[in-house]
Amino acid sequence: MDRKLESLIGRLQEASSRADLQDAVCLLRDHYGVDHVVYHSVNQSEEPYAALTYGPDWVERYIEKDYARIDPVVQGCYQRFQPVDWKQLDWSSRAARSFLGEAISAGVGNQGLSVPIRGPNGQFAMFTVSARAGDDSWHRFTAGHLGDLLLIAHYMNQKALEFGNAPERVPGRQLSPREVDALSLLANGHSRGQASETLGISEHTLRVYIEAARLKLGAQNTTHAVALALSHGLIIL
Amino acid sequence: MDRKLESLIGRLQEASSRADLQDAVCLLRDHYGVDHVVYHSVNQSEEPYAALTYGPDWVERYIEKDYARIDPVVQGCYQRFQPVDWKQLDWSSRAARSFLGEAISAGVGNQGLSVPIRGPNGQFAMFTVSARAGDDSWHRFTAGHLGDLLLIAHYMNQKALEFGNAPERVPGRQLSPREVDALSLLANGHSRGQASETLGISEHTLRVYIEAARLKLGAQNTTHAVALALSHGLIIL
DNA sequence: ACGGCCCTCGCCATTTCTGGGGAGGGAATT
DNA sequence: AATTCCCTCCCCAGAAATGGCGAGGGCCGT
Repeated sequence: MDRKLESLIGRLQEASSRADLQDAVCLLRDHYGVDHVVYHSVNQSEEPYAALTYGPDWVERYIEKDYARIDPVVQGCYQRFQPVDWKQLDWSSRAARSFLGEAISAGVGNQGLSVPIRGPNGQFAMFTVSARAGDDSWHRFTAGHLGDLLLIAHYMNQKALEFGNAPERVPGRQLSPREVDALSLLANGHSRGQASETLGISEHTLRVYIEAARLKLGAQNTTHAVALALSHGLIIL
Repeated sequence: MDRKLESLIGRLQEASSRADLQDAVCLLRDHYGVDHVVYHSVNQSEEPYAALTYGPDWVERYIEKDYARIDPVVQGCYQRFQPVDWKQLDWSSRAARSFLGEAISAGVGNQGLSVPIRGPNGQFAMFTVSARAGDDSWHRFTAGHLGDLLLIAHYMNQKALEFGNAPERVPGRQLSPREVDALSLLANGHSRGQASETLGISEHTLRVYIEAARLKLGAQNTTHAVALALSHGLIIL
């Protein structure tokens, strides 16, 4: 069992293209005896990428209908750190219910476990396994393989980051301390006047920092600069 | 070996207070025979939290000097997804070198491995093991226990999130689709004019969305609203 | 020692955002 | 069936942010 996990992860680490990741999800599906395995990544300013075992019909419909907006699984993963069992989620709204019904009839399992993954620069991904199963057997399955799934999710994401043209290292130099201060205060709701007062400097000086940060980040305006800094992890709320 | 890992993780999962996490790092240190084990978390609008085996002198000095700003380990973890071996980092600057020297004489090992962890709402943490060792033996150690360390880091962070008064679920109702559109475009650098054009609505209507989102999020201004939405995972860049 | 980046300050004109009014139709929840 | 929320539109005036110019002292790495 453990030996098997090692070999699966080994395969993942040797993957050299996105096609290999596609193979990986199929292997994983067969190994764990589930119906579907899905890896889905959202990278800032990059095409979303997915390796999955769902049929193309469901995928197209999902995209066309922009189901990510109402999919409780996606919503849940955005807000949590731990893996999410689909049953724990809030399916009470009408939209969620009809979505679930459609998903199940499209071949998605009634049970599922999704593990959220976060990377630098605001990268976000989900790794999901889904199956048709009763509550008990599914619970036994997830409890038994949670650690495995976490590791697999990690390595899968690592490879996806590698193959995406995501620059391993961020582009330019970083922000200066003052620039960080300035953006942090703005991100926390201070106006320029308040921020300059807080820092004990003139409002103009503050503007210079914001402008410098804006240029470094390649941002169009202050709000954009704050957003970039946040998702690059350069500042924290 | 694997049995031992399970018991360690089991202990972690049973932890019921931060004191237990402090015990956990000591147990881990002893188990793996390293010099230090450190968990350090930065949560939005919350006191940073750490469980560590460093002596208090070094910790105080680190905080006092604000070494996080120049510590290449911290910088590196902010920008990477994979665990970072300290040797891979850039220690060329004068500040980094003197910092390293001071750290080593304070009892921090010359070798170290830090795994970055990211949670929702911009949460960030690092899990670090450090030891005095030669390159070879250290490399053997990290290669052999990487998977363990990833899992431990994950569970450690999960517990830390639990004990921090971080609300597992964000408050208030969520944003409407249009509000999400609006904030997303602003976060991506569009001005109000551009955003309204992109959405094919009047600029005033866009303003209504922004205003509504601002109120829902309890934000002071647009930039603040975008920052909150981003770090709550309501929008993505 | 030099260049480069960081910190600090000032003034002016233009664009953009903010805050306050009011109004109607539609969809969903209760 | 009623209520609540969502989407859409309009006007106006004051507040705030932006863009561009210039300038000096300090610290750090080559």
